[in-house]
Amino acid sequence: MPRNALNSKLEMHASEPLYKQIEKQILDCLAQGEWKPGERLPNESQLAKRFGVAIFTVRAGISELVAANILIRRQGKGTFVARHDRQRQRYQFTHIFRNDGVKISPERQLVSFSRISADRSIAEMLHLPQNEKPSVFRVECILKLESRPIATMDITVPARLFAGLTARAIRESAENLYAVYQEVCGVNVIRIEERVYAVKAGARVANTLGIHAGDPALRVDRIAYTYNDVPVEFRSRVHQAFDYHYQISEGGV
Amino acid sequence: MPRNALNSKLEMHASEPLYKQIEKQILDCLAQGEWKPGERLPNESQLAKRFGVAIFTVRAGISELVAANILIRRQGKGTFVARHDRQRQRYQFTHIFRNDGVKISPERQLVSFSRISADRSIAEMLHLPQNEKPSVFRVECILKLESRPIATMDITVPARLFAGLTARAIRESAENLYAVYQEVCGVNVIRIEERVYAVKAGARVANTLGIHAGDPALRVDRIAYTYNDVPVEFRSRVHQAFDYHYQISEGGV
DNA sequence: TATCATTTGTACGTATGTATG
DNA sequence: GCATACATACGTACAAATGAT
Repeated sequence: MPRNALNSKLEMHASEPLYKQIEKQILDCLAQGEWKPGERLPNESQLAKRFGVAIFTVRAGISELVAANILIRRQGKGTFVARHDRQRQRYQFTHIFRNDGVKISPERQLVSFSRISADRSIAEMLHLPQNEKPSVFRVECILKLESRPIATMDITVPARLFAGLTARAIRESAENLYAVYQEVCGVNVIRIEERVYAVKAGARVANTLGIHAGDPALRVDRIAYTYNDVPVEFRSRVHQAFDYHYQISEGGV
Repeated sequence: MPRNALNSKLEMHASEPLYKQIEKQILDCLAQGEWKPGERLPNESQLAKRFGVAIFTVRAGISELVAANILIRRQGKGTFVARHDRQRQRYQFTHIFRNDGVKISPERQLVSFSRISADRSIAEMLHLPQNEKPSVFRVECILKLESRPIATMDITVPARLFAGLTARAIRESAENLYAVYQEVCGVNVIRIEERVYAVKAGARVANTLGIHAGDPALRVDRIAYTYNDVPVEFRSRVHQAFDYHYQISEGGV
């Protein structure tokens, strides 16, 4: 019996190895919402049967998605779609630390929520059609730690993908915004690109952060992507730079 | 025949899985210099025989080290100890980009090289004994792009570990400094931690970089580690922040 | 408390594909 | 063409965690 009797998409001697094809198929299922965040996937032998391959091959494909924090395996329980809530801190993309080395989890205070037309640079970053003035949600926040403002955060998301996003939904959740995107809009952020600039604080930001205009500040611009490298969010944060810094670790076992 | 007849260190029913033990053993061999950067390891079946386990188990251990960029596998050739030279860009830890999005590879101009006593904060960062005024090498450089200075870089390394490091060795190599550390001193950097600060450029740095004192600048402090999380280098760079930024990507397939 | 079915984790053996020299 | 070495793939067995019985 041909191994892939049940699934015509698989190519046995394709340029790509089977397990990579399985990985892509699972990604497709995720992108199409067949398995939603927090849900359990069919077990490995079921998936193997469904895709017409050996368990080994399914495991290899899943392993890559686990390494990418898209799936989570739990022995004795199953394989799950990763969630963005604060408990499982896998999706805490933030790299801002207090200067004493402690990672911070600031609170979010919503300042404004509006629906506007994207300007050209935003439309370009979010891959929106540039001719028809695409509609976006604009979210302005202040990040606070112990009720002291430490950063401003301006967010832009395409309205088409974020149907159902409201000021109320943002205000009422204490979670990571990406958890809100998952819950409310079904949007899964799986990758970010971040650029960090040293800037002079402008008058408005300086006033908000309780520093002087012209003081150095860290501007952190981020584009967040969902499956298939589709950009879904642009956010720009400006951090008070006297007590906080940006920190990463790279390499190692 | 007991599987681990040839190696008494392995524990069959230890808390740690076999492949993790193999990984540690390989790391030990690397730390002790049995296999040097660029060299080929024994092939998988030889390693399996040596450690008294199946090939599968050796592969699992090696895979973790490959993921950490410590080993490199090349089909048909073998498994090699990763090198830090510029060709294989795996060990380009730098995250500085030009504002148009192009990653930069600046040239290094040596300004001074000296042997001094570490002050307390350096001794602490590099885990040096604090009572006996440990000796360190101090390296001051300017990073240039198309012969225009874009950053200053001050480096401190413990003299004990970096025997053989000279101004000449640094000046004569066009490679990454970490390649020099490997070649000249046998020190392998496998992990870094980096902190990014927004600061005002001081007079001296501003003068070097061709900007004004007080202009915003990116200070990037890094501690580099070798095997077993031993810190081996502290470096502090100050980057001109008008044309350059710090950039990372995280997550994704 | 103890047992049992389910599910992933680890480990082994084997076969074949593919890149390299 | 050939030997070597890693890459992929399959089948199997048992361990360990989990949750329900």
